[in-house]
Formats: sequence, structure tokens, C-alpha cells
Amino acid sequence: MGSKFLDNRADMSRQTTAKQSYVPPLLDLFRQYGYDGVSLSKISEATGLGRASLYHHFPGGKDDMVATVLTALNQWLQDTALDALAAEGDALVRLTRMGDRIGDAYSHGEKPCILAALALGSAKETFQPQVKELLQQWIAAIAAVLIKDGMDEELAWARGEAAIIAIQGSLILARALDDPAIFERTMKDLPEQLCR
Amino acid sequence: MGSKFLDNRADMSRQTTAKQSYVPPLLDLFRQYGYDGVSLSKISEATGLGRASLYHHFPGGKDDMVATVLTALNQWLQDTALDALAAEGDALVRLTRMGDRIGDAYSHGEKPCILAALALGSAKETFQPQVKELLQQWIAAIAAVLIKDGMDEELAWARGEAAIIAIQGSLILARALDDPAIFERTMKDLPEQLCR
DNA sequence: AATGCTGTACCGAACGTTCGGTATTGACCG
DNA sequence: CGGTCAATACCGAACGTTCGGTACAGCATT
Repeated sequence: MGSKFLDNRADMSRQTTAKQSYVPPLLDLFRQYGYDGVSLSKISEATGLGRASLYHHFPGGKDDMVATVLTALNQWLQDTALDALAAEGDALVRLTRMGDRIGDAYSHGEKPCILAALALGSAKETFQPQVKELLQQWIAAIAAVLIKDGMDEELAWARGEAAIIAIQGSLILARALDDPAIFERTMKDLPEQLCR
Repeated sequence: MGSKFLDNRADMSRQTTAKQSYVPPLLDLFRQYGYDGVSLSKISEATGLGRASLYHHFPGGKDDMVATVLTALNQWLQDTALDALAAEGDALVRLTRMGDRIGDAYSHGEKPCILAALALGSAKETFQPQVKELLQQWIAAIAAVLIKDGMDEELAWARGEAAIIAIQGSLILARALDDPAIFERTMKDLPEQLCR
């Protein structure tokens, strides 16, 4: 009884690290095919796990997998994207640094955003809370940088939204036209557009 | 034999009008659920036709339905959205008029874009050519208005792309945050942003 | 011996699609 | 005008496949 917390912590850490190793292929699947387009067969093939093993690691099925991916994505946002905004340098430098990491995450315009993918189909209502909070944190972090740089608060929030709009929109257009340069160009110009 | 052409014309017009009447519910389904998220049962329910009857009007199955929707959408783009750019008035007036019609088509930010929905999942490769051409025509029409207004050609094209990026991006963000005002605000400011 | 993990086999349900057949229509002809 | 006939519109039932999910037995590690 007294060791229950320790045991749980040990189990959890082992389980979570195991789970974490399946996040990259899961993320790739859900962002490219959307929730409804991903079948357990595809997941089994991508992860190398049989159906039974999938339900061992993710007892909640597909929903459990998506939730795990979103949790990991939230972690990545804090540790990598928003972390780039916290370090030293003026606003332009910080935003550029974030832009570089964002560009990597989207394979420079070749891979869609899972947040957009999950806004479609039967997944919309299920995962909207997590998606919403993630985007709001993102916007707030960008706005904070601009406000610290002396920008009017209201304008800074609008610019934060504009940043996400530019990222999401250019991602869609780049993929629809099969021209990743559209995304790259948008990302390159983004910091200046925001600080202007 | 001599009357064959007349008969065909009569048949064709009847068939196409029948097909056309099913376009609105089909468009609504595919834009909200994406290609993989739409099942024939949903289509049957939305159109009021039995599963088997669907194959009478769309022998090619789901792909046939999407292709029909895209053809109708192309028609709408020419007759309604781009037509708003051709009438009289300066660039700002023309773009505002187009923005109004676009806003209506997306239910003022409540409904997603089928072009973005079809860029995901198994539909991506199948329909990319039609989606690509549609978007290119759209961009070209916007750029043409700006060029006619005296804008540098290269800049005008970039602004045309920026317009689509703003529309698509704000649509995604508005739906993800469940706040259609984001889309409305973006659309209201768009004409000025483009002409600036 | 017990636990974590996996492969195999399997389930009912839903999938997209096809087939056979029945109303309904509309053009043609007596 | 009434009757004939082929084309069209539609549907119920079933096809084989795949879906998400489960039960269970065996393997490995401890």
C-alpha cells in the first residue's frame, strides 16, 4: 500500500516511454490521413505492432492513440516551439527561431498539421478541447513576445492569430498546389510581418 | 437517328439537373467529414436515396460524387466568386464583393473548405489535379484585379496566394477555436490588406 | 511462478458495391 | 385519345471485404 505510489510511478514511466516510442508513426498517420482515414491495419503496419499489442498499449483504441499524440504534441510545443520564444534576443530573433523549429516539424511544407486534420470528421467534437487549448497557448505565447517588444496588447493578440492563420493556410495551399516553397516563403516572411 | 442528338440533349439535361440537385448535400458531407469520413450510409441518409440508387446517378461511386461536386464547385467559382471580380468598380470594391460571396459560401466561418478536406487522406492523390487547377484559377483572378489596379505583377501574384492563405487559415482557426468571428474579421480586413 | 507482451484466431458490424426486380415516366403509334 | 414499350428512378437484399475490438494461448524476462 505504501509502495503503491512508487510502483505506479515505475509502471507509468515504463509505460509512457514505451507509448512515446509509438508517437512519431502515429502522428504521421493521423496528420496525413485524418482520424477517419486511419485504420487499425495501417497503424499496425506503421508501428510494427499486432492488433492485440496495440490494445495492450492503448486500451482506449484509436481515441487513446490520438489523445497520446496530442499530449506529446503539447509537450513538444512547450519544450521546443515556445521554448524558442523564451530565450534571449529581440522579438524578431525569437520569432525567427520559433519559425525554424516549426518549419522542421512540418517537414518544410510537405506534411499537414494534425490540428487541422483533427478538426474534420468524427474527431472534431472529441478532441476539440485539447486542440483549442493548444492553439490558444500558441497564440498567447506569440502575443506575449510582441507585447514585451512594446506592441499594443490588442494588436499583438491579432498578430498572434494572424501567425497561426498564415502557418495553417500556407500549409494547406502548399500541399494543395504541391509546392512547398509557398510554405517556406510564408514562414520566412512571418517574423517581419508580425513585428511590423 | 436524326432525332438522336435531340434525345441525347434532353436526356443529358435531365440527368445533369438530377445530379445537380444532389450536389448541396454531398458538398456539405465531404467538406465536414472529408473523403474517408463519409460513408455511403451517411450519403444515403443525407440525399434521401437508397444506397443502390446512388449508383444509378453516380456509377463511379464515391469518386464520381466527389468529381461531380468539384465540377459544380468550379462552376460556382466562375459564376459567382470570380464573376464578382469582373464587374465594375475599383479593386477594393471588387474584392469586397468577392469576399461577401465567399463568406456566404463558408457560412461565415462555420463550414470548412472542401478543398482543404480533400487534401487529406486517400482522396489527396485522386483529386489533386482538379483542386490544384481550381485554386490556381482563383489566385490568378485575384492577381489580375490587383495588376489592373496598377500593382506590380510579381507582388500581385504573392498577394493572390496570400488571400487564399488567409481564407484557408482563418477557416481552420475559426473552427478549431469554435469562434467564427476570427474568419469574419479576416475576411473584412482582406481587401485592404491586398490593395495596400 | 508470475508478469508483460505478442501472434493467432475470431467476432459482429459496417464498409463500398452489385444484382434482380419494381414502380414511374415519357415518347411514339394506332 | 388509349395503349405499347423502352428508358429511367428507385429499392431490398446480398455480395465479399474490412472495420474496430476481444479472447486466449504461448513466449520471454524476471
